Amino acid sequence: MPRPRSLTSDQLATAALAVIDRDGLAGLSMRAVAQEIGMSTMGLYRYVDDRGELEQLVIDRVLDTVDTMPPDKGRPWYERIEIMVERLRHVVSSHPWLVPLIIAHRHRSVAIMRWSEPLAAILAEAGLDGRERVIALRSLLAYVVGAIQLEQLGPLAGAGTQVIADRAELPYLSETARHAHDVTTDEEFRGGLALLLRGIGGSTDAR
Amino acid sequence: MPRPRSLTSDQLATAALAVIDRDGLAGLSMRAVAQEIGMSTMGLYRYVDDRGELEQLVIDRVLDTVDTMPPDKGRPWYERIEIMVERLRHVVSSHPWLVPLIIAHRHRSVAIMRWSEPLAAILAEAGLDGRERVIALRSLLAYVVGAIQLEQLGPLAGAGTQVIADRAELPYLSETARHAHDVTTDEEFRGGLALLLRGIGGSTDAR
DNA sequence: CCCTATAGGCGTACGGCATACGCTTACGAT
DNA sequence: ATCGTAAGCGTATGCCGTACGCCTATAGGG
Repeated sequence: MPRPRSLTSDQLATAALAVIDRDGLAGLSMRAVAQEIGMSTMGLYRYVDDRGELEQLVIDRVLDTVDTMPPDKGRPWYERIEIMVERLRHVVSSHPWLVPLIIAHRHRSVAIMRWSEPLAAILAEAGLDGRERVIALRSLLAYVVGAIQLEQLGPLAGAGTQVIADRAELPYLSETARHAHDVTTDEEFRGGLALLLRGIGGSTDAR
Repeated sequence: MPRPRSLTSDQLATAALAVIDRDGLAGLSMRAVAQEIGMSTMGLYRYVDDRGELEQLVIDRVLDTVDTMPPDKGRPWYERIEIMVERLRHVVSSHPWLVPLIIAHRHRSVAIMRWSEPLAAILAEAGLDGRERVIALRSLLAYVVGAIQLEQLGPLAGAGTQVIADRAELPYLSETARHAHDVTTDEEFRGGLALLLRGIGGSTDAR
């Protein structure tokens, strides 16, 4: 019988995401989001307990757009894992500002679990036992999380790499850096993933 | 001829680190650090341009304690890489609060470059060409960065994993989670690293 | 059609933050 | 003894999240 809500959680998340995409993570504040949807600052607190909950809303909203359909079973297991991983990377990379937010709230996100489910299934099919599966799954997650951040923070082809290339007192590192411009962002990401998958494959093929 | 400074940068970094270790990252503020060293807040600005520079000071101070001596050349290349990686993990894990800080400022740290130098050398010795070396180095960095965060944020043996294990609608994932308590933090980290190293080894051995 | 209980939405205020600016003061060189 | 320089500090500004209390729109019951 009381007054009905005039907003959905989704509208709230959308507004907050709009603020982030426009002004960056530093621009995200309760005041900014309130202004975005034309409500008073304190009005938001009828929908969320605190800023953290608003952030959680945003990352759930984004991660929910990741396709969690198991890939075609005709493909080999490692290709299927690559497909799953690329789907996540694609969604996250389209909102670079909120990478730190996703990292911080990842473990409370149901969406990331739904994404992990087919991954666990594929690893099981590949013949990994329970313990191997735990380790493989966590390493994949670790690699994805780390690689996305590296990519976001300092692209391999960027200025930072050039600085390294010019450091004479670090001969091996700078020599390596000089090869970096040959490697695109996609090649880097897929290359590293391929290394990890080859390692995981060793657990099954070598038996 | 003017009045001399009464503080070194190192004292400043030490004070800030003490604040973080005591009160967490949230407790780090210019006011708190000023109080820690018995100076006024604005006095700090004679030493750093802004808060970010203070943070950089702290992480450099910590990362400088990582041993960058190349490991004994008698050991196989993959063991030497593991030694280098474990050294970094050990230092970072002893200051868990500042993991996010290290992530954010990592690319501006000279210490991390000095740590990468022997890594690049070992990979070269292992027979990887320039392009392979770029990818291997970046994947190792990605894995380390990601794994340390995962470890810090939600230990495999923790409550979060139990929650997953109880989710009936995610059969494969929860079945996998039920094996997690068998895997210690060290086993998890080394296991994932071993997978990656095996993949890297495939670039050289298989030739 | 009106009444009323309920929850929605808002304004104000507080304590904390980083930091710009300008003053005072200690000090080394002369 | 004096003086130029930079050290260190006090104040003030404009952000931030959010606690608290008020007013009011609304749906259901009469």
